[in-house]
Formats: sequence, structure tokens, C-alpha cells
Amino acid sequence: MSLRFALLAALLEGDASGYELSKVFDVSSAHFWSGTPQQLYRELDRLERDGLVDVEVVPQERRPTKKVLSLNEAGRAALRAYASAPARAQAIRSDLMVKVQAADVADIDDLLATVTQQADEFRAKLRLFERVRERMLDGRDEETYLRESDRVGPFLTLERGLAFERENLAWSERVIAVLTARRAR
Amino acid sequence: MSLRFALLAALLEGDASGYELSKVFDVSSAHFWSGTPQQLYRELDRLERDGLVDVEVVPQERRPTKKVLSLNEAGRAALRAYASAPARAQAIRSDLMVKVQAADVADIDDLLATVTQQADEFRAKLRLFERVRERMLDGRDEETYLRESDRVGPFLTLERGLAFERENLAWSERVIAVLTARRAR
DNA sequence: ATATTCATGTAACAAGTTACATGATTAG
DNA sequence: CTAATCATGTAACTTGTTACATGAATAT
Repeated sequence: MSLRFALLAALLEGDASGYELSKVFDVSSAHFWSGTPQQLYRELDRLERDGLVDVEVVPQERRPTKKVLSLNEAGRAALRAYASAPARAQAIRSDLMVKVQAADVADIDDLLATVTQQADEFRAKLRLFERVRERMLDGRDEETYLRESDRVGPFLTLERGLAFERENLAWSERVIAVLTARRAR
Repeated sequence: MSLRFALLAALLEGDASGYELSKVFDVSSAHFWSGTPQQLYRELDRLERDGLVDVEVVPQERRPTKKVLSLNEAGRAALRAYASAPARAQAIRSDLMVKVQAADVADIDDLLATVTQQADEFRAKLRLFERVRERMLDGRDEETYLRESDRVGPFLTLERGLAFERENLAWSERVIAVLTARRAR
């Protein structure tokens, strides 16, 4: 159910096509919710059907015609109601952690390769988020930004995303150190 | 697909009934994967059908009869293969973060109540994980434990769980501070 | 008395994934 | 010349959620 509101929340940042939204929600760049393009297109159809977004078909010169979505008053009201209602408990589901949980029966070299590769992804995501943060702050310091900006939501979630990737990276490096020491025994 | 291996990994810690596993995978106590009892029972049936676990029906005196599951050689081999294969990218999906992303259209008092309530849950989970950690270490320091224990997986994932809840809590408090300052304007 | 715990399950539904398709354009 | 990008979609499938049911035992 949250995908729908994640999409509406993304549209607060401005009108966007399904394709553009699919970039925002891509696993490799998402910082508060992710979904595949197929999931988005299905949900966007429903948002249109339910009258929560306005759709404008925009023909382009040397690109396929796109549908640009914008949040309308009904959508804004639905998002407001959702954001004001209690949150559900945070479900932890990490494929990498399941593998580490099973570290003691795994092939250590294979697992080390996996963790190393994931660490690279965490590093890339961290760098990406840091660049987005710089662009958001635009020279101002954090406190000035929070005082002056009319929107704090995207900044706050980005901070959480940054901390998450930093922890992922630090933990990966710890796992690598421990497994390497184990292998040596 | 990971639920299946999360269950097998949980069985590395010893035989367990579906009911006991449903406690381990409960959102409020899980630290690497979560699932509802209904999901587990369905998957446990499949694990049995696929011959990855042995099932012993244990009648009890003043309790309903239970099925105790144990990892067999086929299950151990399947888990080993899974743990040695590459991990899929970490998908971020947080209901709370979607709400904070939409903070600027939400009712601030309602959102503050939500974040405060979530902070309480993070605190409870943090305390729970800290107790589990103490029990695991059993007086030894971390390095001694990692050197002596025959299993490091559960300790490593617990460390990640602890860091995650610590970050959740710190971020919640930050969000509360920012939203409170906003409300005052 | 009432709620919670133990222990399992069925049924219906919603959400998420994977594979595939189209067809033009631009970057390496 | 091949791969990636733009832009959307269909179909089939797997996972995850919600609501409900059973029935005894114990805790408040």
C-alpha cells in the first residue's frame, strides 16, 4: 500500500513521467522506497483511475510520447491523510544478512566475494547521496537549510539514507575482516 | 525466495517448531528477516515437501501437538549453495520514511506522534538486541568470542541489527527536533 | 471472567518479481 | 556495430498480508 503514497510523495518534488519515477525508485538510487518499473506503471494506472493524479500526454520530437503525472488536490489530500496516520512496524528483510547469518556453513571465499561486491554498491550509493545532499544544501549549512526551506521531508529522509549506507559499508568491512581472519585459521 | 533460506539459517541454531520460528521472525524481534506466521507455515510445508527439513511430530502433555523441524543434509547443502551465491541489491522500503518524505503536507502533530511512537519501538528493539548480545557473549569480550566461537554469523547479523536500531532511534529524535522547531514557526 | 499463550492452519487478496516486447535514438 | 537510453506496456508467477478458525491452558 505504501508504494502508492511513495509515488504521491515523489510527485511533491514536481511533475514526472512514469519513466522518470522509475529512475527515482530504482534500487540503486532509492532512499526511502523502491519498486520495479512494472510495479510503478501498474500503480500509476491505478492512481489515474482513482483520480489522485492528473495525466498529460506529451508528444516529443525524437522521443516516444510520454505521460506526465501531477499531483492534484485529491492526491494531495490522500497523501496528507496517509502521512498523518500511524506507521507500520519496520520490517527487516536483507538477503545479504541471511547469507551472513549462514556464514558458518558457506564457502568463505564465495561469501567474501559477495560481501566485497555489496560493499562497492554501498560505497556508490553513499557517494550518490552525498552529491544529492550537496545539491540540496546549495552552499547553505544544514541549520540554515532547515530554517529557510519550505520542505524538510526530502532532506530528512536523505539523511537517513546516508546513515543507512554508511552503516552498511562499515558493517561490510567488519564482516570482511572477521571472515578473512576465520579463513586464515 | 530468501524466506526459505532465512528459515534454514534459523534452524542452524537448533531444531524448532513453526511456532518458535514465528517468534524469531516476528517484526518486533527479527534482526535479519521477518515474516508472518502464515507465511512461515506455508514455507515450512514446502521445505518439508522438498525434503530440506526433517519433521518430527511431538505430542505434548498439556499443550497442542507440535511439529519440530530439523535441518537435514539436503537442507544444509541448499543453504550452503544459497549463502555462497551473490546477494541481490538491498531494497529500501520504509513506511515511516515515506511519511517523513511527505512531512511538508502532513499534519505535524499527528506525524510527531507517529515518529515518537516509532522511536519507542526502536528503543525497545535496541534493548532486546543488547540483551541477546550479552547472552551471546556470556562474559567474553567481542574479540575472544569471535576467536573461540564456532559460529560467527548470528553475532555479525546481530551487530548489524543493533546499529540499525541505533540509527533509527537517532534519526527519529532528529526528525522530532526538526518538526517541533517547524511547528513553533 | 477475560485475555494471552501455545500451536497450527485455510482462504482470499495485495504487492512484488521476472521475462518478454516494442521501436526509435544516441553514445561508445 | 553493439549497448544503453527513452518510454511504455502485457502476462505469468511468487511473496507477503489480512482475516478468520480451532481448542486447550494459564496468567491477571
